[in-house]
Amino acid sequence: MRTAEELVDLLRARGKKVTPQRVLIYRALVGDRSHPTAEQLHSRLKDLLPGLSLTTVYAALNDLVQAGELRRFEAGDGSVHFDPEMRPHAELVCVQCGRIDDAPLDHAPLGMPSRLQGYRIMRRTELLHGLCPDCQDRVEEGVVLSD
Amino acid sequence: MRTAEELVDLLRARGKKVTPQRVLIYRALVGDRSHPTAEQLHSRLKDLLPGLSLTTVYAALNDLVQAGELRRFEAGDGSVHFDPEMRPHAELVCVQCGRIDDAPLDHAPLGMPSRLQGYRIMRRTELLHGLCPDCQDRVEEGVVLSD
DNA sequence: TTCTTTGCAAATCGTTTGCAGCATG
DNA sequence: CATGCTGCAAACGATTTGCAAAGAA
Repeated sequence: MRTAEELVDLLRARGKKVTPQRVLIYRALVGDRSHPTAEQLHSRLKDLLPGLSLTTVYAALNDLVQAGELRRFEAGDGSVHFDPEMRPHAELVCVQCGRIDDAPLDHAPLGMPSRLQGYRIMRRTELLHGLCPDCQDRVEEGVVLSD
Repeated sequence: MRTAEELVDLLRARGKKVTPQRVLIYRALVGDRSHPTAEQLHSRLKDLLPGLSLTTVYAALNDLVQAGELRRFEAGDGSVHFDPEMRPHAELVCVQCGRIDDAPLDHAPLGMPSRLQGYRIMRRTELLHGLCPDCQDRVEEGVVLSD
């Protein structure tokens, strides 16, 4: 994703209106490596701009995704996350606590073909599910996992 | 996923009851390469076993997923699919018509580390989004896409 | 008999939609 | 002033839950 200023320009260029809500959401997203859900983003921002509605957050996020400026992915447990990082990378998803980190994908030389079995490939999403360091520690400490 | 007979044995071994519904669902899943949703599976099976409820289908599917005999994944548009193929592979997802095919993953030599950035990796999910052959043809024919 | 599963209906959760009022261009 | 945006409430669709009856072990 680009800078907040560039996003605003793009908005204007597409004939859309530049509102304070939009700008706030853009600013919050740029550089955010926390893979927030719509809810999380909303609850963070409604302090900054009281009255900000979840509906508006969804509208802005959907807009950005459609414009190819934001990535949307489902973690595998049903939760939907957003990621401003558009360069190819994998997501490390902790099956225990839900934490998500980025992985450089350097273990896969990125020899991804643009065509495969007749498909024209446009996007690649790679999820690596496992236990994050903290949750491994918790296991070692003998904490009983909900099973 | 194993054969239907093995799955039945596993069920019994886990102290669960072997019902006709379960057996039917197992039989339907084994070898199914269509990546059905719960709904799709249900609507196929309710003809074979009238009265079969969607609730029961969900229960059986969740059971299998938890037992590690079935893979559950979200296609990226919110739809949830099930896949009995447990060997590592990628899914080709058509962004236009929703069709899903398997890809051998041979473009990535499977050098997946069991550890990455402190995470202990347990599962890998790779989605390749693009246009399937049929939808590419439709584009070439000049059919207007909903945009 | 005991304990799980079934199937219905109701509840839930995240997301979208309809719409009136507001604000941007 | 025309159009897109906002925010509320209602609608929605997929999945889960509560519970009584049915059926395996």
